[in-house]
Amino acid sequence: MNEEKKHEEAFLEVAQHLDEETLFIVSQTFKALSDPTRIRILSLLCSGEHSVNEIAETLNLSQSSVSHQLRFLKNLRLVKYRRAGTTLFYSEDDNHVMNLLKQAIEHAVHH
Amino acid sequence: MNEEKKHEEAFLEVAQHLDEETLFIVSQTFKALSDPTRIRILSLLCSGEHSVNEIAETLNLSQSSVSHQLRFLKNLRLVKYRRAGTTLFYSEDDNHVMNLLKQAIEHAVHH
DNA sequence: TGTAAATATGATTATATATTCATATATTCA
DNA sequence: TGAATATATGAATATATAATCATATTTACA
Repeated sequence: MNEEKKHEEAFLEVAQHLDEETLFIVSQTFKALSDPTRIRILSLLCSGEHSVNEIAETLNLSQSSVSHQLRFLKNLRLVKYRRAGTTLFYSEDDNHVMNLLKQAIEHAVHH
Repeated sequence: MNEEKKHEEAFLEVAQHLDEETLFIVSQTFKALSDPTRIRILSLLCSGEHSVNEIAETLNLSQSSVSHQLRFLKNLRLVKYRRAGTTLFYSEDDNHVMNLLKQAIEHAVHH
């Protein structure tokens, strides 16, 4: 049996016995990416850090809405921030999840 | 400028001007993967085709619930089926999305 | 044709979620 | 300390969603 086959079987073993915790993590991760507003925010953060107001203005969203969504993304550790005076600059904090998003966008655009 | 840099810039260009349709497709795709029941169903289908009743029994779900979720997945063309008498055998129909799911599961399991 | 088996469907309900509005908090600086 | 700016928060509301229940539909076959 070659390496790829072994890897495939190992995955199936895992996939068919998904424990509660894994199921929760995976579903939460995808839930974070299932809302158009959050997708737009994360996509914007692909280009580097941005303040809350910058995000709101750039994407034409209310300050409150952006702040709520950033809290959501922060809780899942998908974004982080640094403070500069009264301004908070948010940026990506999870390469793996950002890769999932990038893949989905590229796939959607090219089809 | 090397090829990777070009690719990165091209992505940023796209990500910052996500049109309504792309945004809709991407969010719908992730929404499909954001529910524990659907994740379990899709994971089971990784191991090959299964009838509605097989899925319901294996995952300890009601027939109706499974049928409803399969319709959801079918509408997004993530699954397909073949008929054999009164039995419908469902199977995966979107390698790209299944890959996103596999990546997320593997990442969650190994962390 | 009539019955059984497998699946689909529609209505209902309970829960989750995104946004808005008003207001609170935190930081800077005069 | 007090005003100004940036951001966070909580309550309320409207909408979306998953599961359930009862029933309809489809197919096979005696």
